[in-house]
Amino acid sequence: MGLAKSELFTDQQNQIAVFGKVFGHPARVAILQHLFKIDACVCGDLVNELGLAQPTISQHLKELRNLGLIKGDVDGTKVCYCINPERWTNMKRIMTDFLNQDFNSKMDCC
Amino acid sequence: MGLAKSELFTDQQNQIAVFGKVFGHPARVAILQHLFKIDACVCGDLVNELGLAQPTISQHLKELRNLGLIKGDVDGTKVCYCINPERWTNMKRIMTDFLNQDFNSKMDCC
DNA sequence: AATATTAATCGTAATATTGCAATAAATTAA
DNA sequence: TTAATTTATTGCAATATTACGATTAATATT
Repeated sequence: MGLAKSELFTDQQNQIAVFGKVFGHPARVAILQHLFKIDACVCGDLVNELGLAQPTISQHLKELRNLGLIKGDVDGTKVCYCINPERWTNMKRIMTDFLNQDFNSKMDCC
Repeated sequence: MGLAKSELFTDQQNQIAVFGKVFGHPARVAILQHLFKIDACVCGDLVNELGLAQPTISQHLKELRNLGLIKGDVDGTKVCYCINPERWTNMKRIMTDFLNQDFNSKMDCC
């Protein structure tokens, strides 16, 4: 029905899914990579970086901000965005734990 | 329009988004964790593990298989699923490169 | 105050995703 | 062959996501 039955799963599983979802659009990946690349706050020029309209970028930024992965501070008529290091580290630990699960040779049984 | 404009982004960004998307549902996360946990192929009993209907699980398995993260081999009337180690390692490198981007103190400028 | 600049929000259309009942397909067992 | 078992597919309804034009809100500039 278009709605994930999140009550069936653990908090950890739901958390991983929420992070997965936010990385599940290339525009949000590009925004995050850009923030890392300039290694500072970007004030304003995010719309020119990507080929999407201003309301679309604004919406993607909102999702990243809702998850806490970026911070946005008002600076006059502009808003300065940057990575939230604490939250990024926190997210990275959760995702890395999931990605680093180990398998052994028995996996090849079929 | 519900359709991501993937032509605007790099192959790497689109690849990350595709992996993000597949991890963006807790059922798929749970399936993968179960396959790691039992550390072998699971033949049949995936539907009983999760609280979702058989066609729903089948659909999630198909998406994981389409991305190559799991393998499914027919064994009589059952199908045995397991992690595809090569593809998992490949995916892990791509995602880890993305997650391990580094930030410095300037990030806190705002 | 009037205008310009910038970002957020609203409204809407197009498409995607999720979930499952019903059914089909494939193999096994009797 | 017939029935049972298991998984995949189809079709559909409900909801979510993506994108953007139009508008609003907020500050800055003149």
